[in-house]
Amino acid sequence: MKMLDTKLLRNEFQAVKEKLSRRNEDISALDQFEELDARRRELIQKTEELKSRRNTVSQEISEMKREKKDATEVIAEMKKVSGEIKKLDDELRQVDEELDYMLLTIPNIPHEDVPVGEDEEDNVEIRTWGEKRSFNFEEKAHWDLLKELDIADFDRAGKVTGSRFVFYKGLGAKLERALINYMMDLHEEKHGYEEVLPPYMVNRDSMTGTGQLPKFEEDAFKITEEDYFLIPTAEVPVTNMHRDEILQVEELPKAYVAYSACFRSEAGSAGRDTRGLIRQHQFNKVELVRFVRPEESYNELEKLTGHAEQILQDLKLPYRVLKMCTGDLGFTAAKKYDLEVWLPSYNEYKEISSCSNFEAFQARRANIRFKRDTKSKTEFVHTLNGSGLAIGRTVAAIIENYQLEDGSIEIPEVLRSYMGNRTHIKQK
RNA sequence: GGAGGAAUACCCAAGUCUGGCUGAAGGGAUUGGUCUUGAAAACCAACAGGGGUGUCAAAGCCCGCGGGGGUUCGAAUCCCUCUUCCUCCUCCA
Repeated sequence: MKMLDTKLLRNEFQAVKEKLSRRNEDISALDQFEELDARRRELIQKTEELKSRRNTVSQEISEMKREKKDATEVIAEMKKVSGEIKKLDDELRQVDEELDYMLLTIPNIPHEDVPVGEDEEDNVEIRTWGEKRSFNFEEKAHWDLLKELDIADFDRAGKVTGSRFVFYKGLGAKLERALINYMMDLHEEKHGYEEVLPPYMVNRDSMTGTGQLPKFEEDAFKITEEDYFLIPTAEVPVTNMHRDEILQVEELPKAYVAYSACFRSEAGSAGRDTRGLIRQHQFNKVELVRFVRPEESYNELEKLTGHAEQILQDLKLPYRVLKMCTGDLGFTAAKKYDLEVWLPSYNEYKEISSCSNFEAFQARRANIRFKRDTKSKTEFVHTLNGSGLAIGRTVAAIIENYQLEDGSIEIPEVLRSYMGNRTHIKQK
């Protein structure tokens, strides 16, 4: 399991390092690469030479035995050779481990098109859609509306579990479910995605494959006895479905849409977005995942982003699209767009979807490949994913943007058939 | 959770007891060909994939019989361990 292309790193070390340094991340570990790589190759050459000798001599011993000749002398010599091989192999294993770990902690190389920047301040707005609604009354935040309408209960969730959990109730629960169904249906029926309902727990290899591990273990909820992790996003199980597989080229692009609950411990986020649905330890999300040919992946990213945007347009929620800068790309993405929905209570746009092209970063870690035809070499696929969308934040956006003066909520038209043909959520 | 059984190449499958001309038989599928107007059938031929190393490229070499260790001069074969699947019991939605 390796993150960066070792050949690329070997041949263009300085160039790769320069690109990585555009990120707002520590990549000093990379400096060990050249030394470890050289040591590794030296050890490989030595052991392979000895192994080759062992193979031929073993064959000779076999023949001598068959001819009833005495082989004790050769055997004694081979015993020494085998000992030497063992020693070198142990050393090689150690170097390999060190190298692998180092490579797993180095982030993806940003694409040329990604603006260089420090942090979220330097992200670039690509486009906006829809008009922010102007209220002729004092608009309320979604957490107040949820409470007044009695369709979500944060207090009891605190009692039953802890902070940052929620009970949806009544039409709130139904709205959440309506959104899930509506989004799944749209992507499955109109955008050509295959529907998947994944496991909510995954093993360590899967978390490493998509890049959550080894660096971000503290952000995940973990089942200690099994070494399983609660998924932070359906991206993890769905991308890893094809771990260690060689896909047929005709299957590409392969597109999945998955609903799942998502679990994030978000160490270090205490104090941010403490009220409402915006930042929960458990939330629902519909996720889009695509496996594509490398030469298509940037077109595919635009397509994927469009699929997510379609939901916001159907719901008539104003949003904007940001191109993330190198400092705000995240560990795994080569390029990423964020969709931000307008939230009146924040008086700001707030992230509701992230659409990323990982290029071969995840594919290399998870060993997901394809063949162009029966004779050609295997190549790594490119993987992409995007939220389509985060459900809780969509509920918050609907509640706030569709609130009426009397405190009731108009239900967006596309959802009504999923809501028992209701048009409003009103106080009881 | 308990008791058994299994995992060999794209698929099926021999080999494992008794370690060494098995660097893996055989069949099917696939690909190419002969025949045919075309196809099917039959026949002939090819078929270990994948990785590493090496190199301008290659040849060569190394690894490889579910994963990881070990024993041995030598492991598909013996030992340990993990995983997955099957049968039965137990439990359960």
